[in-house]
Amino acid sequence: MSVQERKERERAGRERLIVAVARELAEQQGWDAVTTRRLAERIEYSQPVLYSHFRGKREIIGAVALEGAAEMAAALRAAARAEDGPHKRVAALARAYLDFAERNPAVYDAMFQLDGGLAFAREDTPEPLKDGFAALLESLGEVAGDGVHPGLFTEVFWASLHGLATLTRAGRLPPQDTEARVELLVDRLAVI
Amino acid sequence: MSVQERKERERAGRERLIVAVARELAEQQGWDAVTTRRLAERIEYSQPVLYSHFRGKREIIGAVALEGAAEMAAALRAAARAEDGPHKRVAALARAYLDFAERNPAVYDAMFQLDGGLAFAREDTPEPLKDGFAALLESLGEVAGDGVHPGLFTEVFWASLHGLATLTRAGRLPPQDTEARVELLVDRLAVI
DNA sequence: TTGCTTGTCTAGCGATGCTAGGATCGAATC
DNA sequence: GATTCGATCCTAGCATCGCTAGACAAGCAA
Repeated sequence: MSVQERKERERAGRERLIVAVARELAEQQGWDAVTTRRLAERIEYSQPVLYSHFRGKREIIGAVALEGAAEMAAALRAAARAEDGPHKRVAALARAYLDFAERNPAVYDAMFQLDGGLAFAREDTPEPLKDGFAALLESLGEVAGDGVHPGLFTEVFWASLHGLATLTRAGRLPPQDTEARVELLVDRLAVI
Repeated sequence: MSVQERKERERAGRERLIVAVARELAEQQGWDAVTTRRLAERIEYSQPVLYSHFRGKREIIGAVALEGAAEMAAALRAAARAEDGPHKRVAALARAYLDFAERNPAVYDAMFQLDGGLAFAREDTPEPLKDGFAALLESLGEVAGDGVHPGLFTEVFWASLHGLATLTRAGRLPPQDTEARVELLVDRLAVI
C-alpha cells in the first residue's frame, strides 16, 4: 500500500508543479508563451506526461484559474475586514480587486478572459469560483440599497470592476486616472 | 492613367472583400476559424495575396474592428437621438451598446478583446475609435453630475457596459437578468 | 521581338496542440 | 535471485497554424 501512496503523492506533486510552472511562465511571458513543449521542458518531463494529468491546455488554464480564484477571494476578504463601515469597506474591496488583476494579469486572464473550460454561474460551478463571488457579495450586499437584490447588485458591481480592469490593462483606458474612476464608481453604485 | 486607376479600384475592392469575408467567417464560426488559408480560399486567391494588403492576421482583425467602431458609433447616436430627456437617452444608449455587442460578438471581440494592433486612448488613435467614444460622451456628458469630468464619467460608464457585455457573453453572468442589470446601472450612475 | 515590372502562385519553414506505439523500469510472483 | 507483467514514460509523428522565399506568368515599354 505504501508504494502506491508514495506514487500518488509524487503524481499530485507533479500536477501542482505543472500548474505552478504554467502560471509562472504565463506571468513572465504571457499565455502565448505557455506551450505544451515549453511547459514539458520546464517540468523536466516529456509532453505526453502533461496529458496524463490534464485533458489539454485548456484544463491547465482552468487549474490556474481555480488557484487564482481562491487567492482572490482571500485577498478580497482580507481587504474588506481591515475597514470599518460599509462605504470604506466597499472602496477597499474595489481597490483590492483591481490590485489583484494588475498584479496577477495572467491569472486574471485565466479566470475571466481565456477559456479554461470552467462552468460559471451554474450549479456545477467549481467551489473556488462560487467562493470568489461570495466574497464580493459579503461586502456588497449591505450597500445594494432597498429593494435591490444583493446578488444582482453584486453582478453589476463586479462587471464594472471587470470592465475597468480589462480595459485599463489592454491600454483602452489611460492608466493615470484609475483611482478617480474607482472612487466615482463606488460613490455612485454603493448606497450610503 | 485609366489603367492604373482601374487596378487601384480592383485592389481596393479586394481589400474590402477580405475584411467582409473575415468578419462573416468570424461571426459564423468564431475568430479561431478565421485562418489565413480559409480566408484565402474564400476570396479565391492564394494566401500571400492577403499579405499584400495587410501585414498579418492582426491587421485584418484591426480592419474589422475599425469597421465595427464606425457602425457602433452610428447605432449609439441613432438610439440616443430617438429618446427625449437625459435619463431615457442614457438608458437607450446603454441598451444599444449591449445590443450591438450581442448581435456582433465577433466584431465586438475584434474591437475590445483581441489584439488588432490598434492604438487606444492616444493621439494616434484611429478616427473611428475616437468617434465611438465621442458618441458615448455626447449623451453621457449631460448626466456626469456636477464637478465630475465628463470624459472620466464616460470611461467609467463604458467600462461598466463592457464588463456586462463580456461577462454575459462568456457565460460568466446568467443571461436572464440582463435588463435588470442595465436599469440598475443606469439608475445609479447617471445623475438625474 | 525583347526586356522589365508587376502580380500571383507553389512550396516550404518553424511553430502549435495533441497522440499512437514502442521502450523501459519497477513491483510482484515463482 | 530470476522472471513475468503492468504501469509509466518517451520518441516520433500528424494536421494545422501564420508567414515567406522564389519561381512563374502576364502585361507594358522600348
